[in-house]
Amino acid sequence: MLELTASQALGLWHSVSLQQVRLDGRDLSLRQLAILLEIYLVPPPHTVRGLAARLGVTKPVITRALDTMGELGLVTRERDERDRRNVVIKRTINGALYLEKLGDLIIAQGRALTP
Amino acid sequence: MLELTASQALGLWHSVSLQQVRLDGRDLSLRQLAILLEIYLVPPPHTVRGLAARLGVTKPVITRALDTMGELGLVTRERDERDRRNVVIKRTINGALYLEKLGDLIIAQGRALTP
DNA sequence: CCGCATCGATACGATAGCGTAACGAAATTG
DNA sequence: CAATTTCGTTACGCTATCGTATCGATGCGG
Repeated sequence: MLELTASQALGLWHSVSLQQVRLDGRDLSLRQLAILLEIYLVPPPHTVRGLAARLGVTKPVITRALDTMGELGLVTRERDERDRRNVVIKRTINGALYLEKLGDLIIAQGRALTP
Repeated sequence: MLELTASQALGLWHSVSLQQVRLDGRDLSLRQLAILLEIYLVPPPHTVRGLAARLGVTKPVITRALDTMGELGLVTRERDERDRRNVVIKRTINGALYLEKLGDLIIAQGRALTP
């Protein structure tokens, strides 16, 4: 439970977006970031189909995002041995670190807010 | 000044990103959103050059983003009559409404946080 | 004036993402 | 087992954005 004023809310988004653009060359899209956060903040297992439904997008969108973020080392894929049609998305150290930095950035910018 | 825990920070970003992807078809990139917030939250005047420096990106990035967001009615451009080399970026009703909705979304998701 | 700097826009080739449709592999069903 | 469903991926054509380089227009300084 977190009470925010309109000024605080947009101010926070502003400063964090700004720093994210300036500091992080990876330039993840909003969709990619949403997928990444979903994978790391919601209990597994995560599948392509499940993520697609959750975000309200088509499956190729998820596949592509996983391709890209996989190359960046932010996630991994493994076949589900119990049902080999499925692919289970796994977290990585790199991904956890990436989100930890994002969290630190949000906290820092929240602290620096002058409402 | 806003005190956030790591869980709150990422949880907030998660839920807002998720809703933004689900509800807003416009799908602004992080760069575009950062530009938009800069225009609306920082006192004018705003120029292409200034925004480029502020975000740490090249000028064509700003021009393209303004093209796109202009078509969406989120910003407008006007030549600066005092120095006709400059272009001054103006806010629009539509843009203000868009950010107001975003603010509402952030506030609502902050309120719904279960830390 | 006339060079020179500055501004935003444009051209260019390359890359990434999109939605729709179809595919192969694997599981389920009757 | 054959037929069907389910799952993730790939193919396709299209659009948007990227970075670099350059452009035309405008202002400025000697």
